Amino acid sequence: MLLFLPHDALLLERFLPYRLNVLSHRLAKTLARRYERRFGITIPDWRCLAILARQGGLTAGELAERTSLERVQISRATARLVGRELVARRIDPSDRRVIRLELTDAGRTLFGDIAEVARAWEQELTQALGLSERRTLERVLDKLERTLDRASELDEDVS
Amino acid sequence: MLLFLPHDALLLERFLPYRLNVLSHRLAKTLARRYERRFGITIPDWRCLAILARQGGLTAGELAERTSLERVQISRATARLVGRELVARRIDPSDRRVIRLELTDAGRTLFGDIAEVARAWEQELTQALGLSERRTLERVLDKLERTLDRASELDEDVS
DNA sequence: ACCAACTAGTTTCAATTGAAATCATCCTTC
DNA sequence: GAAGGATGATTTCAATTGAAACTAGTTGGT
Repeated sequence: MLLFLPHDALLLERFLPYRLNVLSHRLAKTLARRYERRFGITIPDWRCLAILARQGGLTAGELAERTSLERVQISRATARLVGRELVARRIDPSDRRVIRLELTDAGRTLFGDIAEVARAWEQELTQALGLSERRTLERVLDKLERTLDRASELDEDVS
Repeated sequence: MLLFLPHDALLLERFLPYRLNVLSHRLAKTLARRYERRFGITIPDWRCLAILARQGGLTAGELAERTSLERVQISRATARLVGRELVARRIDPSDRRVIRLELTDAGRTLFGDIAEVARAWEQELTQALGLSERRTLERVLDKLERTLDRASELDEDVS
């Protein structure tokens, strides 16, 4: 039995990829506006900061993996952040192609402020959800991601 | 208690807006590729078809509302669809600014095929979810949307 | 020690996006 | 029945995106 798509008509507003896309788009726009206003920072910037806050000395490639961003976006985000002296680059002496990144003190301070806003925002957003709803949501997102992993493996072969 | 953001560190990979964004982005890319390959159609196109399949004679503005797309995207999508004779435009005689849109027979036929693929894809995606998980997911998405409605009302005032 | 193949990161360029300007028509109000 | 202001739709343009080309540096095979 299909919950999302009754077989008599395809109801766009119940189609899961559509709903997720609309929700995530609105969410991203709201968040982007808040980050931009208060901190002059984009979402790729903020993702880089969040990862580097937890672990410094990462390469651009590692950042790309952990932020789910394209390499090119990492390149641009880190250029901005280095320009504002929130992140420091240093060339790895053992392999001079590799650039290791870490937060400066200013970066760490700024990220502290941003994280607070992010936390408050998530609080606001999930206020209406009960504990079991939150847990189910997490589990469902995990499952969907794993399904997608498998599906895209298959798809790659075709292309 | 915060499930997503433990207060000692901000874990990007558990931050809800991040997770939704990554998931929805992957989903959209996968779907876009499939629609493009098989039907030569973009996601905005497909959303317009889905809405018009259920109810014809809508205006561009009504389509924008129901597809959650910007007006400009509706304009472009319908231009493509009309070009391929999947959609017919007719000027409303009672108000000649208004253009009413509806599927042609070819459009209806094509959409039938697309809908089948969409259904199969959603089936594939949600296979791993139990019935109660699906219901909870729907409820959670509803709640998040409503929360966002309220939040963005407040935000507008500030801007 | 050289060259080919490879890898990390950046740059370029064409496509996509959306905000704002524009065009066309309609509705008031005087 | 004109003028001014709305409204529906499209067009324009500047910003963003990501695929592919490129640069710099490394590794492995001969």
